[in-house]
Order: sequence, then C-alpha cells, then structure tokens
Amino acid sequence: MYSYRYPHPAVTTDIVIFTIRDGQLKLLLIKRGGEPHQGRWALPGGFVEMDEDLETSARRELEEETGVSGVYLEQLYTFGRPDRDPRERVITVAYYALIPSDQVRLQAATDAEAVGWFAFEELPPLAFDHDAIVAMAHQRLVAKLDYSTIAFQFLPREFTLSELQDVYEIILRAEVDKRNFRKQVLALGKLVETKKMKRDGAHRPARLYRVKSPGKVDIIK
Amino acid sequence: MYSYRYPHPAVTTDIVIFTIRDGQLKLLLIKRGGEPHQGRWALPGGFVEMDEDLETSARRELEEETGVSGVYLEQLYTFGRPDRDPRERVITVAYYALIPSDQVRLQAATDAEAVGWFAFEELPPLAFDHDAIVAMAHQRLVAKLDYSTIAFQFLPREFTLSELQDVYEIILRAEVDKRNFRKQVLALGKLVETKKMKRDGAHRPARLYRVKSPGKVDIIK
DNA sequence: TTGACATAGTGTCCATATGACACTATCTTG
DNA sequence: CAAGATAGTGTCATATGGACACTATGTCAA
Repeated sequence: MYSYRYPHPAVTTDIVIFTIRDGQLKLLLIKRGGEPHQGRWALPGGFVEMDEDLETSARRELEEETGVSGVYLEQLYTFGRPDRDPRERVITVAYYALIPSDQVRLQAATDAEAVGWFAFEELPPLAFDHDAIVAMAHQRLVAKLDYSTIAFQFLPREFTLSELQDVYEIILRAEVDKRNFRKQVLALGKLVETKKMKRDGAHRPARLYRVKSPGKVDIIK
Repeated sequence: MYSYRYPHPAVTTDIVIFTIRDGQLKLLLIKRGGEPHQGRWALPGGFVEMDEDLETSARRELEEETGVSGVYLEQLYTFGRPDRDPRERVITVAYYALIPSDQVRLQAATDAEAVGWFAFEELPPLAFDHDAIVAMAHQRLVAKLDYSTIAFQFLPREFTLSELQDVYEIILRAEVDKRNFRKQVLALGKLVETKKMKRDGAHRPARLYRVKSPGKVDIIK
C-alpha cells in the first residue's frame, strides 16, 4: 500500500500507433479484457512507473505491443477530465507513434488480449475518451504533413517517390499532382537517389530514394 | 491519508503567463517560500484537485495570481522526468496564458510570497525544470505568431496597427516592414476599423481597430 | 502662427512560389 | 511484339512575399 496526505491521481500513457498498409492509414487497438468497457477496443497504454520518464513509458508500451523500437514518437496532449475513467481519477499523457510500413508485425499480445490494426476510416467504438485522442492525433498528423518531413517516418529505408506520394494522398484523403509533388519534395533537399530501382510488376521500374538524415523530422517552409 | 495499491505520482499544473508591457515580453514568476528551491523564482502552479479538469486547475492558478479570467490559455506540454522534484514524483502539465497589456494587475500574492513580472530576456535562475518549460512556451509562441492570430490576445479590445506590429517585433526580436505588415494583417480580414482614433502625443493620431471575433484564435495560411 | 517633431499611413515592382495541365519512357507479360 | 501499367518529365499563368521612401496629421514650444 502506498499512502499520501493528499489524494493522487493515477497517470498513464496511451499511444496512437499509426502505420500505412494496404493503401490505408491504420492504427493499433487492443480489446479490453476487464472492466470498465470490457470487450471494447482501446488504445494501447498503461500506468507510468515511478522511476520511468513519460516518453520511456510510452516507448515501453509501444514495444510491448508491436515489438518495434526507435520509431518516431511524439507527445500529443494530456487528457485529464475527472470522469474519464469511472474507477479512479486517471490522467493520461497521450503520445502518437509512426511505424514504417515494413516493420508492421504484431507482438504476441501481452495479456492474451486481442490486438489488431484498424483502418482509421472504419474504427470501432472506442473505450474511454479514446476517440477524442485519436481525433487529435490525426489532426496533428495532417498538420505536420504540411510543415514537416514527418511523412518519411512511414516509409522503409528505401522507397520510391510514388510510395511517398501515396502516404500524402492517404493521410490527406486527397489527390496530389504528381509533377508538382516531385518538384517540391526534391527541392527540399532531404532525399538522395540510390542506384537501385524497384521493380514490381509489368511496368517501368521506379528509382529508390533514401532520406539524408533518417529519424530526423525537420520543419520545412 | 489516501492509500493506493500502486504508487501514484503527484500531478500539478504550471503556467507560463505572458504579457507585453514597457515594450518587453514579460512573464510572471513567484518566489518560492519553502523547500526545495526556497527563495528561487518559479512558475505559478499547484496541485490538480481530484474533481477538477486540468484546464480548470490552470485557470484557477492563473486567477489566483493575476485576478484575470477568460484570457487565452493553451496546454503546452507535460513534463514528467522522475527526478524533476526531489520530494516525490511530480508530473506537471504545463500551460501558457497570454494576458492583454491593459489587464496586467497583480493580485495580492496568495501565500504572501513575492510575485513579479520579469522580462523574458532577463530571467533569474528558475526552480525545478522551469527554464525548460519557459523555453518551450516561448518557442510555441514564436511559432504560433506565424500561423495563427494569437498576437491579438496581447492587445486590449481596441488597438492600433502600430501596437499590433509592436507585439510581433517584441516577440520575434526583429523589425517588421510597416507597409508589408499592414497589407498582410488587413488582408486576413480579421480586423474591423472603428471610428475612434488614439491620440497620445505630438503626432498624427492612429486609427483604432477591433478584432472581429475576439477570444478566437484562427489558424492562418 | 508657424515650424519642428513625432508617429500614422500609403503603392509599386521584382523575385519567388504555387498550381494547373498531358505526354513520353520503360518495364512485364501474354 | 503489342497491350497494359506505372515512372518520369516542363511550361506557363497567377499569387505571394519582400524590398523600398515619401506624404499626412497631429502637438507643442518658440
């Protein structure tokens, strides 16, 4: 038992884990095993341990569910409405993570709970206030596409310009002009040509590019 | 006494309260009465009560220290390094607030602690990790000047374009071209002319403007 | 009264960025 | 070797941003 002179809230981290697969923006959900909201889908997350940093806690949850580490992770917002969890006061520091499409492998689910990727456009009802968290994460993602190089974080080490364009079109839910897109993205000076080509079908192969400083997300414009 | 099966951190809100006075960006600090960091200056803040929302907590602290309410307040970031407070684990949800220059009146200090406005450029050493919080708040403020109408929040209900330009120059620490500035700010369509003029010295009076929807901060561009 | 002073207010031009738009190139497969 | 599929490429018109200097209108003091 841990006792305090004043009441203390519980603090958790929850993570919105995005990836792009099958031409869709997807995010990872976990089916809740216990009450409240038993059987509902929820964001992965858990209690912050007393000796770990908030980001460390988020990365731990991320790795437990997906097995990936070293991916892009950013603090999103802290949600703390007093009634957001019926059991006790729980304040959650929400993060969002972006996983390259080639690293998507689900871990054996932690507590034998169901876990799965859901298309952002077709989410099931979510537990707690997780729909608000997801909405804010998506909004942030859309905004950052415009003024940062965050889109690169969805792609493997080498990728084609068409694949990069797909990332934009999927997240923005809008078509992008191919010529203008290439002009602008190359003008950033953040990409380097490789000598390799990607061939995957009955058509002209595409040149593969690499990010000059992978992992780094720059503010542009 | 309040007891829990697992250890719980304390949760506070801290606020970076900005205003502009005497041609300088200033922020409000409070001299700490007790340990740790006794006698050091710190951001106003305090524990989140169990039945209040995070933003409510921040507004409460804000009002206790300055007497103002209804001003611009935005969640900034949550700081939670395990060692940021030597007493116990304290996670703080930081906010920042902008106070119109004509509403700057200090409240009788809560606990008879010293309280004062400091120029951002000449801050004393701060307690805890408050220097990191202040740095992030300033960074956010500078960024938002560029893509939002946040600057209006520093001004009284009616103001001149020169006063608005001053806000930009002070925060950006850079000169702004008067003609381009007026062209752009009027093109936003967020301001309306009043019929009043401000006269305050031996020179041509300046037209007073009002914000069309005060309180609202729009994303521009 | 008038001239000195201080701040308000105003327009043009050039360079750059943005956005619309259509055809050729290169590969695989039947 | 023709059909099909995706890769790759340039121009022009318009909008935007930034540099730049002078006139307007008030107060106050001589």
